[in-house]
Order: sequence, then C-alpha cells, then structure tokens
Amino acid sequence: MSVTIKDIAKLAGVSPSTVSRVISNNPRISKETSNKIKVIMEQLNYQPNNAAKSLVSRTSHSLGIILPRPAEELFLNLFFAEVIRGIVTQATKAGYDLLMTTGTSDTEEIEAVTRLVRGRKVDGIILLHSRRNDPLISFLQKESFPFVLIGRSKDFPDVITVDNDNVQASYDATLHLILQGHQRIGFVSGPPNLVVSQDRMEGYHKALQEFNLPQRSDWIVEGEFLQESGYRAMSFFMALHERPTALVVVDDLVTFGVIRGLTEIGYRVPHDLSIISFNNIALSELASTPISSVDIGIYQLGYIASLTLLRIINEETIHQRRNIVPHRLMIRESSLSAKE
Amino acid sequence: MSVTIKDIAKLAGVSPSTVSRVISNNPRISKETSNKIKVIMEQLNYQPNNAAKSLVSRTSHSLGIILPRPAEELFLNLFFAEVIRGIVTQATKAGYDLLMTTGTSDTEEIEAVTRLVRGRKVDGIILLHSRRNDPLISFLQKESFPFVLIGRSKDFPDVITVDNDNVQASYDATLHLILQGHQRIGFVSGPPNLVVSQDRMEGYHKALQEFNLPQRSDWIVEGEFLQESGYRAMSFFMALHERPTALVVVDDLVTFGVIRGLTEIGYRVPHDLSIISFNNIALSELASTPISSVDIGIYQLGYIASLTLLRIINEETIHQRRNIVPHRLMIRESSLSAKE
DNA sequence: TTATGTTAGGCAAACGGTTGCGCAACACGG
DNA sequence: CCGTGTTGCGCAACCGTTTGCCTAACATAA
Repeated sequence: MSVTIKDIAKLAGVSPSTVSRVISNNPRISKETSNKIKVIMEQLNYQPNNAAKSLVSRTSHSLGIILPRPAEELFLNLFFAEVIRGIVTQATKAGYDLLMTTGTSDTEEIEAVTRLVRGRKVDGIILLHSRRNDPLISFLQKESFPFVLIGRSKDFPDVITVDNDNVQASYDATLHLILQGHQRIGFVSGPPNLVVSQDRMEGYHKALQEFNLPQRSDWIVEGEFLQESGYRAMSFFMALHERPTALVVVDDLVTFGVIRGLTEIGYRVPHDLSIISFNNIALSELASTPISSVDIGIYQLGYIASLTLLRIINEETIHQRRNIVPHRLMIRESSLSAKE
Repeated sequence: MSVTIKDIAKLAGVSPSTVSRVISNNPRISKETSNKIKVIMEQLNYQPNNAAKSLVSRTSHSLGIILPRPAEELFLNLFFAEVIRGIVTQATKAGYDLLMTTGTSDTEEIEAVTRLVRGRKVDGIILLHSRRNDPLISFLQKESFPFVLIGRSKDFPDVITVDNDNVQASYDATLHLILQGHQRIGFVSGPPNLVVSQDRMEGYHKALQEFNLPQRSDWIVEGEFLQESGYRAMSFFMALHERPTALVVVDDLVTFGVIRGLTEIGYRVPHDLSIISFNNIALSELASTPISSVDIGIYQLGYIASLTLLRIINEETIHQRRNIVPHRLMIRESSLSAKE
C-alpha cells in the first residue's frame, strides 16, 4: 500500500540498503547517488514505516505515561494539562511521541504498563505521581526499564525524580507571611501520607521555629486537596478562641474553600485573614480575591521530566537522582498586609 | 533481550507458528498443546512485540491526537484534560493506546501528522478543533485516513464529527433567561470566525425572535475566549444608556471577566445583571457567584469521538456523519431571577 | 484394502527496514 | 606490475510475528 524503501530502490536503480543508508546519512554513499535518491523519496512522499524501524532498532521513539485515574479533581485536570504540555513539547523536540494509556483498576493499570514495557511500545515511562509503595515503581525497577517520577517517593530513594523543593517553597511562603508582620500563622495541609504534604508542613515549621513563633497543633488542619477541606478547616479555626491571623494552605483549591467559609460569615481576605497557598493554578488569579500562591512550574516539571528520561534512555550517565524545579512566589492580594 | 515467540516454541518443542496460533486462539491447535504453551508463556512473562505485530498486521493499535498549540488558555487546559480522559478511557477499553504529538508551527504540525499517518504510527486521528480551511483536514481526506473532528467544520461538510448542538444549547440558555422574566438580553460572543461562536449566536437570535424580544446589535460584543474579553465587553455595555438586564456569554472564562468588571463598579450578579454561559468548566461552581452554565459534556465528546473513530477503523459502516452530544443547563446563582 | 477426510502442526515467505561483510573498481606508491 | 588503500554499493541475514500452504498421522467409509 504505502511506498516502501524497495520502491525507492527500484526507481533509483539501487539496492534497498543504499536507500537505507541515504536515510541515515551514511557517509559511504556518494553525494550524487544520495541526492538522486532524496529527490525520488520526495516525489513519492516516502515516509519510513515505524513498525519496521522499531523492530530492528528495538526502540519505539515513544514515551509513555499512565493517565491518573481519579481525575475528577480540578487540580489534577489543570496539573495534568500543563505537565503534558511540558512533556510533549520536549519529547517532540527530540523526535519522540507521547503514548498514554490507563486502567480502571490497580491490576489493569499494571497490566497496561506491562504491555507497554515488555511489548516495547515505549522506550521509557514518566510517572505523574506515586503512591506509598507504588507497585508500578517496583515493577519498573525490577525490569530496569527507564523511568522518571514527577514528585518524589520516600519508599524508593534511588528513583530518579523531578520535583520541587517543597520544604524550601513552604519556608519561603511562610517567611513571606512573617515579613508581612504576622506572628500567628496556621497551616492547612493535604493528606498526611503524601510526601508533598509532609514537605510543605516541614518548611512551615522550619520558618516558625527560626523566628521563634508559636507552633500550635490546633493551628494545623489536615484534609484533602479539595475545596471541601478548606471549608471544613475554616470552621475548625473559627471554633478556636485564639485564631491565627494568617494561613499557609497546601493547595489553591483548598484556599477556595477557606475563602468561601470566610465569606459566609462576613470575614474578608486579607483584611481578617491573610492567605498564601501553593500550585498557582490559573484559577488563583481569577478568584474574587486574587490568591497569593507558590508557582511550582508545572510545565517545567513535565519538560524536565521528559528531558531527564530521554537522557536515561540515551544512556547519558550524567543524571542526578533528584532534579529540582524552582518555585516562585506569586504575591497577590490575599496575602498583602492589612495594616497601613 | 526480551522473550520471544521462538523462545516459547523451543521450550515447548513446537514451531513458532504453533505458538502464534495459540495466541490467536486458532482452533487448529489441540487443547493440550495450547495449554502447555500457555503455561510456558506465563512462566516466561511473554509479551508479544508490538513492532513485529504492527509490521505484519499493518495496524498500530494506537489513536493519535495533535496537542493544541496555544494551550495558554485556561479553558483549553480544562477542556483538554477532560476530552483526553474521555478519549483514552474508551480507547483503552478497546485495546488502543493514545499517541500525542505536537508541532511548534503550522508546518511542523503537518509534518508531525504526516509522520504518524504515513509511518503508520497510528490507526486513526482525532482532531480536537479545526480552523477555517484546516490543512490538516485536507491532508487527512486526501490520504483517506480515518479521522474524526470534535466540533464541526463548515468548510468540510462531509467530515465525520462529534459535536454539541450549539444552536439548540444557546436557544435553551436564552430561553432560560427569558423565562426568568428578562426582556433585554445581550450576548457576549467569541471569535466570529469560529463555528461555535456562530452557532451560539444563532441560537440566541432564534430565541429572541421567537419571543419577539429586541435584537439590538449594540447588545452584542465579540471577543476571544478569554477573561479580558469579558471585562472589555462589560465596559462597552456600561457606556450604553439602554443596557441589557441579562447576558448570554459564550464561555465561562469570559464570564469571569464580565463579573470582575461588574464587581469593580459595585454591581452584583445576578441582582444587577443575570448571566448564563457555556462549557461549565469546573471553575464555574467556584466563582464568588456560582455561574449558570451549559454543560457540553466534554468527557463524552472525547468518549464518543474515540468510539466513532474505532468504528471507522474497523470499517463498521453504520456511522452517521454528525454525532451530537447532549448538553445540560446547570442553573446556578448567576442567572436566578432577582425579582421576588 | 484403498480412497478420502480430518486433525494438528510445521515450513517458509512476508511485513519494511538495518547492517556486517564482501567485493569491484579505481588510485597510487614503490 | 603488484600490493595496499579507499570509495561506493550490493548481498543476505536478521528483527519478531503472522499465515497460506503442505504434510504426517490417524480415522473413516466403501
């Protein structure tokens, strides 16, 4: 059906090998033969067959990702789109495509990966997240298949990761509140078993400690990365008689919930409570009170992950285990000092 | 490196063909041979090589999409993530993976598609959008390569599409405002050259006409699918001395801009102006005033597109040219009648 | 017994490329 | 004139599966 290397060869009066060598710019082919063949390839719209190439080269020139399953959450969606953009941009630049698959259950997920890995449908895999003792990581390590993890895992310290320095980021965010004059600062966290929650909590404590500010456990609330959690956290704080004057919130979406809770009882941000949070989803800017947020460079996480994975695949040995994407404080209205 | 069909054959004392036939459940293989071989495959973790399969079957069992380039816009991000979820869910169910690529320019984009199509890296393509006289569509038609378009194209009437009935949707939205008692209804549109803008404009006019309501051209503003456009539209309306009391807005993000403009001058939604818009991005619910919006079933668009494409690939001829995904009015605070 | 089926599975070509090795043709130094 | 290089390209094997055709072994019918 399609035009093959043999068609070209026949027309040019050479052997298929010669055509192949022209394609790979093999120097042992004379300039004129090469040019003649190139012209013919052009005329016939020749495009090499990927399967055939793959079969002999044992590479697919595709990178794989597993679509996160519980994608109901808004943040996941926004994160996902951005990180994909980063991944695919870099991958395409290097001549790789991005292959996505999914599974509706844990076992289906691992089956899907097995298929990609053992069936050589991809040359490497980017993990968008990890769970505690993630079986995917175990599997990939056992197969010694190239992969990188976005985020970091405490269970598998030797995995190659691309991550933010969440401890530092949270330290910076807290510091910002301190510099605005706040002394009583609370923290709304995410699921305690996620590394990212732990890291951000740590940075928060570090800053408080450094400035000798009160670290009260009733100023810390744990929850999900959901609006609801923010709302609930707020009602918890309201029941206290000594309340924080500022909050570090683990995620922008949660902040939305906090603000909703505040608004309902007539409190205002930042006048009654200053807030800074994380992830800087596009939404943060659009809130009724624009939210100060730590931009974690989602696009870059993807971009660097892709870059790193390609290095591993091409066996450039230089890679550090842990790659850090810098964060940036986006200061908006929600954290600006109310006192002037 | 990996275990191949030959390894299995050797261990089982049969020929590779037999193993192949076991895999494809060929009835000419005895139950016992078949079982013996299956056990060995299990033990050796056999997984068929995709490239080899592809080469002989001339199919890749992958679907392709082109990542939209100017993905800076929030709506695009949210749309993108949802539609992908839909596509990949259905595709995976049918044993297909999803391949993504991109290009940084028009020509790169078409080169990328050429590579996928002629190089047989995918079996079909889903177009996430189309431009006027989209060269991609021309190309795919010329190659008679299976593809479906999400949205619809006026330039290529015979393309197979998955779309909403935007005229009806907009009619419904406008009707909702009318039933709330509004007589003076404006429209904030998107880029006039997009089919979706045109369709929604049409439905708006249709409803007004049917109810003999004023159709004033100064109550219509065109813009982008961006917050800014909403903001600008608002200042335009404010300069009028006869203003609409309600607005149909082409996209939720634009509505955010409208509301911002309104808030700045102390107006409130829906008290001073009722609004209903389109797309129902997750954000709409989170706005300071939750936004009424027409849910267009983004996930379903992807899901149906995938399903339809697979039908085309498998040459099930039943397909209609145009597949409509139903919409749903999500009525929230922003459009609730102010008069009681 | 022989002709005819049926069953279970092997042989080898094919899919479309890549690549190690060989070889002819020519150049050139000694 | 011969030996040694160099240049330019072809031969054929190979990557891992699939599949049309063939055949050995056995069963069955006449």
